[in-house]
Amino acid sequence: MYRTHTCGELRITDANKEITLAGWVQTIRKFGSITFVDLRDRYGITQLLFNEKLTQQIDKNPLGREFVLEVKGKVNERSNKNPNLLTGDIEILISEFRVLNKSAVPPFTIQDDTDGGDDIRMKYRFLDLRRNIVKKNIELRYAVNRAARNYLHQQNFIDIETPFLIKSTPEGARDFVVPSRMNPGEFYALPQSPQTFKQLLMVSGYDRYYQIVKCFRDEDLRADRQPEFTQIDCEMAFVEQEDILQMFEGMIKYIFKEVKGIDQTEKVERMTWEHAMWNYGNDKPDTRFDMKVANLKVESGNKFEELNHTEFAVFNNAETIVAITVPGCSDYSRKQTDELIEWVKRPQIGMGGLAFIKVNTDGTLKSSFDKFFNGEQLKSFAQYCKANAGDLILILAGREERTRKAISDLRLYMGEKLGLRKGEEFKLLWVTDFPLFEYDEEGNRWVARHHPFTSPKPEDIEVMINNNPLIENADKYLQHPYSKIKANAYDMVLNGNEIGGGSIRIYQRELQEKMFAALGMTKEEAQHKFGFLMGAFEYGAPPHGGIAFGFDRLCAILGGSESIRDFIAFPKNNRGRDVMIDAPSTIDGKQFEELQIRLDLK
RNA sequence: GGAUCGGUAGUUCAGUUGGUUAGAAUGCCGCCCUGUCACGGCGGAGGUCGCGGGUUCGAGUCCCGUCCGGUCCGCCA
Repeated sequence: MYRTHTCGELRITDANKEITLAGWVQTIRKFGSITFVDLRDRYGITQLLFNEKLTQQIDKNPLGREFVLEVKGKVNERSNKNPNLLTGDIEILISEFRVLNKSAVPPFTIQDDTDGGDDIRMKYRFLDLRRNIVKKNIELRYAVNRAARNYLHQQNFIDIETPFLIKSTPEGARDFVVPSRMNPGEFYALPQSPQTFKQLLMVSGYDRYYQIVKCFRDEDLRADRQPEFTQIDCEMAFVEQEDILQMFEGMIKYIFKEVKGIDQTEKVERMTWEHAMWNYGNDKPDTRFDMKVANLKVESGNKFEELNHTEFAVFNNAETIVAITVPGCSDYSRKQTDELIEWVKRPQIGMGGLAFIKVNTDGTLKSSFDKFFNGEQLKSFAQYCKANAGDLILILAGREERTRKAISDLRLYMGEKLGLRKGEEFKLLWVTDFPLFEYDEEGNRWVARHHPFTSPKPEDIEVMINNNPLIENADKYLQHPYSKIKANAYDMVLNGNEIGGGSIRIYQRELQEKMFAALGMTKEEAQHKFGFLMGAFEYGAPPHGGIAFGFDRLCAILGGSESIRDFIAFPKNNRGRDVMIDAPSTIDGKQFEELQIRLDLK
């Protein structure tokens, strides 16, 4: 037995006990003839005291950082206690010790405030994981996992594993593919989600399924996006949208309570997709702060209700004019407003400029376009924007999609600037009634916004069936009946992040066929790709629906971090590489031979 | 596919208008130290300035290319 206790558990009440500890050397502090060593393991740090004789022994065979030590000794009350350490009231008077293993000098310090940068920490991730801060994240991840399982188990869900080697269906994201040796020339794909399998499980009668499962998408990465990521994937039979919303609102609240000790008692706010786009310019608004978008002008034929404020159509031909009212910023200097103008002109935002009105504290108005407007007009402008004295109105104009995204980004930017996006505040939101289709300009066709198994709102089914998906004029796609069709789809949003999304599915073969047809698939294609699912629908498929939560992202938000990499034990970098094991890599000639594959690199 | 920031000691960074022997902190090594816990004191070692080319009397510094890393846009049903 290497140890009787861990490095985090001994207290003053254990004084005089003879114990054995094992762990890693955190620091060595030598004082002539005595030596202090901080010994670390997963559970904490305990100070060891080496007497004169043992210190001489150390002098002969020096210890170093990260050496693995087994020590025997007596728990001793300290004369100088350390209140910063849970074990700070005691130390171990060492009687004998054994070096279980040496360590090379680590390339960075194993401390909370390490001197190592991201790059080197990822290369030596196994050392990085020893750091308290990283360990806390990994432990938080496990706590979230456990809470989700507990809740779902209590609700009668069962965890069923689904295959990783499946069929490629080039819809949506790019698949990772795996060559099949036994079927030369053929490939498996790794699942982007267990979508079709969980639906088949519903047909099989497993009416409450879940899985905390890896999914794979071969797309470009971000700080919050990995090529392999984990979802809490759930599906239920005999449910309507309302049942799902309540069930998983319950799950998230349970996770908050178990993991963060936060009781979210009030009902989660809900808004439709249209409402979110109209008021926040975004389908996943951060509702921790208000600063709603004022819609000053929207071209007819838009997705939203008509607005009769044509007098605000100052920017001539702009398709859309929107504004936000930033509280208490009317005293912004020329330099500060210029800065905002530069900010919206960056290529990532891509606006031509930014207009503003300062609603001064003395009631006067000062705008960047005074020469085109009289005082009365500005006043009505400010009134429409619900601006109070001291506020700053920021106005963007341009094409609908870009402008709406820009005002949303600007809103978040100003919210951040004003400290309205508080880290310790958690605001949940359901966004419902997403459009069923999205127009893909490149492919000149409709694509499923969520996925092709999502059911249309009952009142829109006729519209889908009775209209040809064909679009003659790409610019006019907003006028096509399909752009008005709403889906039984919903997202859960937390502080402006989409943490989960799902839908009530199609469960009838006829409707599913119509759906594939609407997406421009021929009958044969649909049969080839998804015949197995439609075939299953013919054998008594129950009404069903589900949801999937982005597990990594949920953990990151609960842990107060922007980057999900901190919450994954062995993450990949933004080029999809694992720099520790150096993957991906080439394979040897024999493997190519077995697979009957020849490289033809361009 | 595109934009942008970065690459200098083991590590994190500084390095002026292009100008002498490229610095700091931390880590590492040695000596001193019996109450430290970010220990302290003294001393020391440690550099292909990512790589290739160019401009120049002279390049860490300027230019071109390239590789690597970060962030973002496109993309992510």
